[in-house]
Amino acid sequence: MATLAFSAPHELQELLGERLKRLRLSRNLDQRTTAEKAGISEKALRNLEAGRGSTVETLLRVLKALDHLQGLDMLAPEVSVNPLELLRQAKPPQRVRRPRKQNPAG
Amino acid sequence: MATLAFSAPHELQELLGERLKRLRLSRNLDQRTTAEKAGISEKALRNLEAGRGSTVETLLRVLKALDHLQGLDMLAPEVSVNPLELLRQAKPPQRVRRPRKQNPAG
DNA sequence: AACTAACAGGCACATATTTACCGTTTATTA
DNA sequence: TAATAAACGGTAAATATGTGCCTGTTAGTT
Repeated sequence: MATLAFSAPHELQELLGERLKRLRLSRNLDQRTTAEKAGISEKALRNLEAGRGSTVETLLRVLKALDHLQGLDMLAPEVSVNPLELLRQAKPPQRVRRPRKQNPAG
Repeated sequence: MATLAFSAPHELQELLGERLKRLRLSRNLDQRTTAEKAGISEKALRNLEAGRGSTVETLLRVLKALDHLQGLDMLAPEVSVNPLELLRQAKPPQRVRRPRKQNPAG
């Protein structure tokens, strides 16, 4: 079956939480130790694992505590520039430009 | 050079933001369109891209808007159980158990 | 089966993020 | 280089998350 069959933000958060919990368990760390290592409260960790709402900072701190920062690479790859494009434009675009309004007198 | 040379939560957030921005640009989407698609405000998107603090929900909404939910899989793999373990224990542990206090009369 | 510590969740208050709106800066095109 | 829209950053009020504390619940050991 395909991964990520769920798509609602609420469900995604729960899914992420479950996976983080499993990751923690696979590391043989309890919530107290993990929270301490991450520099957050146990409650914040519980909320994260339960998918009850967290901040990005909390998420990153936990990932680091679980030695799983590499996951960040996958989350948003370092460079996503098409090699073919690289041959034509020296610097990647820093803005998106929508096409200008067409000439009224076609 | 290695990815993720930074480790402070603040720097990690900035790094994540930069990557998300590059991802958005590679999709040729502007902030307005992306924010609308994600169901969040442009400001929230800007804060995320600038690493200025966000919620996990905002992050997930943006990832979905950028068609990059697959990144979640990498972030926390669906199954992290060692296949070898699977042969010995039917159900994975749901708790971490620290060793009991040693007998005083060793 | 009893024990015990890990886990779960509610509450009140502190702190952070979101939203909506604003004016400004700046990349990119014509 | 002038025009234009994308991107940036500040503020105030609304909403959400974090923390600390406390009380159950339950998995895993003995």
